[in-house]
Amino acid sequence: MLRGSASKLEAEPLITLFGMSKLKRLPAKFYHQNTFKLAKSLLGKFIVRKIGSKILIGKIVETEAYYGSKDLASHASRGKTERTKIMFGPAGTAYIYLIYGMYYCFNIVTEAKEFPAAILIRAIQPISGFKQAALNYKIKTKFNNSEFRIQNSLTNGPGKLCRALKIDKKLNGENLINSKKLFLAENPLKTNSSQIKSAKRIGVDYAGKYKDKLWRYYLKNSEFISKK
DNA sequence: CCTGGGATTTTCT
DNA sequence: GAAAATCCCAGGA
Repeated sequence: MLRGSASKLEAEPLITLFGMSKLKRLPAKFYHQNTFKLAKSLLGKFIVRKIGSKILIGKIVETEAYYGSKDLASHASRGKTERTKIMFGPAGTAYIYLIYGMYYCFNIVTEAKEFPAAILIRAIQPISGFKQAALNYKIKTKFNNSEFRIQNSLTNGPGKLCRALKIDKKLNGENLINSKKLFLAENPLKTNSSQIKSAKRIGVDYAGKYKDKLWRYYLKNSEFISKK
C-alpha cells in the first residue's frame, strides 16, 4: 500500500477522505470538559493549520495532561509567570513554548480561568498537505530515502509535529475557537475508548510522585505515536 | 536491543 | 548558572 504514488502524504480530496465537504471546527463547548476527559476526547480529532493558501491537516494520536499547580511536572507548579500566564487563561487557547532551546511544544489550555491546566499534543498522523514537510525532512536527515520511515517519523513527537506544522512562539495565545491559522476540527469517525491506552508521561522524571501519573493517552493501534 | 551525550536558548533561581 | 513537557546519532551488547 505504500508503493507507487499512493503515498500517505499525498493530499486526498477531503470529500473522499472524510465524507464531508467542509471541516467542522470544534466549538468552545468542546474545550469546557474536565482536562483528563478532554485529553482523551482529543484523540482522533484533526488539527488544522493554515499557512497562506496552504492547509495542513493531522489527526491527533497522542496527548498528555498537565493539571493544576500541584502537578510538579507542570510549568504552572511554580506559579504564574510571564511564560505560564497563558495556562491560567481561558480554555481553548494555544500555549506554545520553546523546549531545550530548539523545539516548540503545542498545548491546549483547559479548565476555568486561574486554574492552570493544559494538554500537550505529543503526536499526530499526517493526513493532508505534508508532502513539503516530508521533503524538507528528507533533506535534513540521512534516512536512505525510506518513504515509510519518513512518513512515520515526521510528526511522532511534540517537537517534531510543531516543526512540520510550522507552529512557533508567534502562535502562543492563539484562540483555537476563532483562529484562521490554527484550530481543531471534528472527525466524523468516532474514537472508541477501547482504542485508548493510558501511560506515564514522558520526560518528567523530576516530578516526584507526579512522574508516575498515567496522564498520557494514545491510540494503541496507531503507527504515529511517539512511544508505546 | 539499550545507554549516553550534544545541540541550542529561554526561563527561572 | 542550571535545567528544561526533545530529538538525533553514535557506540556497545
